[in-house]
Amino acid sequence: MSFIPCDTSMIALVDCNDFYASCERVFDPRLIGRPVGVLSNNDGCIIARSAELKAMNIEMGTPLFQIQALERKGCIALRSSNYALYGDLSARVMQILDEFSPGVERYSIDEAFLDLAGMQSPEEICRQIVHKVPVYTGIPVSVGAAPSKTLAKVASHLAKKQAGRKGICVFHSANDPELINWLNTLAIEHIWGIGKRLGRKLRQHGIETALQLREADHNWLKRHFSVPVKRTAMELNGTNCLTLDDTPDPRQNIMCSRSFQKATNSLTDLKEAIRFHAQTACQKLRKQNGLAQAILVSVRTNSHRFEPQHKEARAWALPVASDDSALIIRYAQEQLEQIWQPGFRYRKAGVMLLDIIPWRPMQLGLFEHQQKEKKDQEHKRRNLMHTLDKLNDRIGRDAIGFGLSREQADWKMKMAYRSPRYTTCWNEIPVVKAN
DNA sequence: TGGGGTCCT
DNA sequence: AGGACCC
Repeated sequence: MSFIPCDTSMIALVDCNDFYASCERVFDPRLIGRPVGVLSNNDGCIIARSAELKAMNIEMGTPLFQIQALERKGCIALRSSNYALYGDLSARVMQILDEFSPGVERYSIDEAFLDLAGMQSPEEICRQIVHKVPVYTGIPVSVGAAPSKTLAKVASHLAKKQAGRKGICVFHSANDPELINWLNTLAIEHIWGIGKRLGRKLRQHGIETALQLREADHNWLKRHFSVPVKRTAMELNGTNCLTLDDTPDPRQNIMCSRSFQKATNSLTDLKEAIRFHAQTACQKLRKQNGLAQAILVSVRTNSHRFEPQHKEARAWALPVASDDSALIIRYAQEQLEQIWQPGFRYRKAGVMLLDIIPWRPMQLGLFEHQQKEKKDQEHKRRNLMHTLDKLNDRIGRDAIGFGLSREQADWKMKMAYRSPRYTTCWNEIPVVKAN
């Protein structure tokens, strides 16, 4: 039996630089070198910025109206968020990372943890990653590596922040003097896992920096705070106590919800929205080979307004575990009619699929002739769904589905600055012209 | 800023 | 179930 001592652990965090803005640049090179901002759903505010936009001191969360004049003058470029594009490019990046380690945890759309334990030269691997990913995908990345996830986060921060590092920062030991120096200046609430509230509470006890946290008594931390805070302190000490989750369990719930561009009371509008979300949720469900046993439909008004409020969500068990879009849409719409009330301006609607179990053939009834009929029916349904999913995968999501939504419905998102779905929609793939 | 998640209590 | 945290 081989024994690998803990202090040989080495975790790398690969982080895409300004991911959404970089994605927009991949297919629109005119944006290279320009300040680029990506907007939230409904074009509300800035949620991602290129380096040039950051340099203009345009902060995260800046409302669109404050920068619209700059956009019109051509000083900055804006894009509505295009998650089909970002998801696709993310998958390409992750695919390349898989070549560098057998243990890759897709932590978020633009970040992954890699297990580099036992590899000869983490620096060399990081260098190759930082070189290869942009060459193959057009997305620049930086890498931080250290003995624990929390320290890898710290390293990744430095990799980005300090220009001389060229996007790479490796700490072999938690006792690296440079690392200790940095931890000494790192404010407590900037540590991964310590948010605003915990930060405030820790400060009340005199703990203000990352270094102070890691030197605090761990049992005291566990008693006065929580197990996670204690674990964060251990991680800062270089003890790798957060596992690398490279094979996450399939979802037990799938939720799809969106706020509308304009509030609406129309039941027709809401039914359309619910149908749309139920359909998207079912696509995700089938992709993970699951069956839902219950659904939940929710609607709510805009709580930021001084007007009559109504917020309701109701769950309903399905008669049989199902992944059938038509059936689930029907149930979801029936439920919507139960909770919808006249006189409210609804701002958001959603569908959640609950109690998801792995797919299995339908349970059989008591009588044989019924069995055969039901089996045939189920078979046909599955074929239909399969065909739908394949077409939507190939032609572009929402290319084909149940029912039609009106192009300009209130419940739809506002996406005035949307870029083409370069990678997921045949009508919008880029055209290369050559003379 | 808002639509997803996770984990812990 | 709700809180806290994450991206």
